[in-house]
Amino acid sequence: MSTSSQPQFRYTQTPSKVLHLRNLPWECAEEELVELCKPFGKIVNTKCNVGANRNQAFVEFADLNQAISMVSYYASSSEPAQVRGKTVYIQYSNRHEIVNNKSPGDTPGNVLLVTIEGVEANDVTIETIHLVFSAFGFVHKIATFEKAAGFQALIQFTDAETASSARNALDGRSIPRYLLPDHVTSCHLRISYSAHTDLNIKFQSHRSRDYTNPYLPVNPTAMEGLMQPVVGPDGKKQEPQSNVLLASIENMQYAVTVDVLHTVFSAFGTVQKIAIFEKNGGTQALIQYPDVTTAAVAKEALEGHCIYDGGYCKLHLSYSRHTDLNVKAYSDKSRDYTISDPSLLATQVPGMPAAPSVWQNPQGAGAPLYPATDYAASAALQAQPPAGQVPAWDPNLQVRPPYGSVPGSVPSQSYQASSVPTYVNAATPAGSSPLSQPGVSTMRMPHPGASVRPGGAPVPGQPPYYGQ
DNA sequence: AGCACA
Repeated sequence: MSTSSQPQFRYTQTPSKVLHLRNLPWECAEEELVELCKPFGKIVNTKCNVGANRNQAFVEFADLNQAISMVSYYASSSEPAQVRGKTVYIQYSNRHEIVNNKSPGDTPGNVLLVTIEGVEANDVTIETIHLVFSAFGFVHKIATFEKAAGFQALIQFTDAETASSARNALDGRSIPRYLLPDHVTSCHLRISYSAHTDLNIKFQSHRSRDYTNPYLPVNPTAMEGLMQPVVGPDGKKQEPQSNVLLASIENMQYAVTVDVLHTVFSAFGTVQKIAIFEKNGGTQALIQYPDVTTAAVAKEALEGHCIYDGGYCKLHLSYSRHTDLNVKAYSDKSRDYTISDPSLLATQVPGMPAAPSVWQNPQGAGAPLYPATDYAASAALQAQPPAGQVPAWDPNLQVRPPYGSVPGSVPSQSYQASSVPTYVNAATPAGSSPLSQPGVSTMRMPHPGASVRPGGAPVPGQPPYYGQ
């Protein structure tokens, strides 16, 4: 209760923290009200576009004295309060607080609910949505679904500010025509805020995407649109998933060794076992991971890519029917990284956990705020994607070489230290360096032999460098 | 130009 109840001119209105403003310009924005009022105090709430003409508004100050100061100022000012050059009349409201009648969709949050009007669900891909909304900041997650309202998407940003900027810019606008199929005539976005703060994306699919979690499988067919049969986790026509991948190696101009495969596939998780064999005149390999999820990530990331630059040793991956390979522990065609031969383990680095996975969760603090498309180029170790195809993997899928941190690399080191055979040497014959272009800044696997010393032994503790 | 609506 303030005693400074100076009755205003003409009317004896009870002062209120809430001011009533009228004669506002058409569709006066909250920002304009704030601009006008904030010199007098802290604004805690507003209500715009009130009245039949939508030209009135309410502004609530944090403190009664702030409202009083504003009314007093303009009561005696020679310059009237103005918005866009229009005189605004200000009085105390007859209420003492603004009731928040904002619908939930108007309550800012970091997740937007986007209704895409005038389209079928298949007309707008997640990539298109991602592209459009990424202009405003890092899009963490997208979930799309069809409701009575039409095709909708939940889009998760880092914070409400980013979401707000996207909403302000895109609400009522249309997705650019060139991003849409020809038959789409109009495509307006209706954007409100979702009450969600963190979407729970179960898998990467043509319907949903989590750009922060590289351990959800990416479905490249969804990336390419509708050309290929959809194989989503929801409507899978795919072969059953497995923790074991079957790799067919096409155009195998150079030896693909157990070690090369181990290096390539270890980027996605612990490789337990590898077996290489010939079938139908071609070379195939089985790669065993501890779990299906890891295998799925590796499969989706590596499918169609080449181990070596120039289209050599192109990988085609499918799920094996096997779940646990029975392979010789050490041979030039197989490897079992799970064996724990004490004589070998003795040479291991003490304290090396059985399955360290620190590198497996880089998406937290390390996630870039604004992932560039080019990021993919440095994100994965494999060859470039097929011509004309947008890199399909998650921008955050920053694969790291398993420099000593991947358990699978330990056996090979200890193996070498224990003076066992020259499997590296045998597998990567010296001189087989078709791609020996030292200066070339390729991100691909180095040619075979680049990772081994002339003598054939790998540099101890230093796995092949294949870019990062 | 004179008081909203969940």
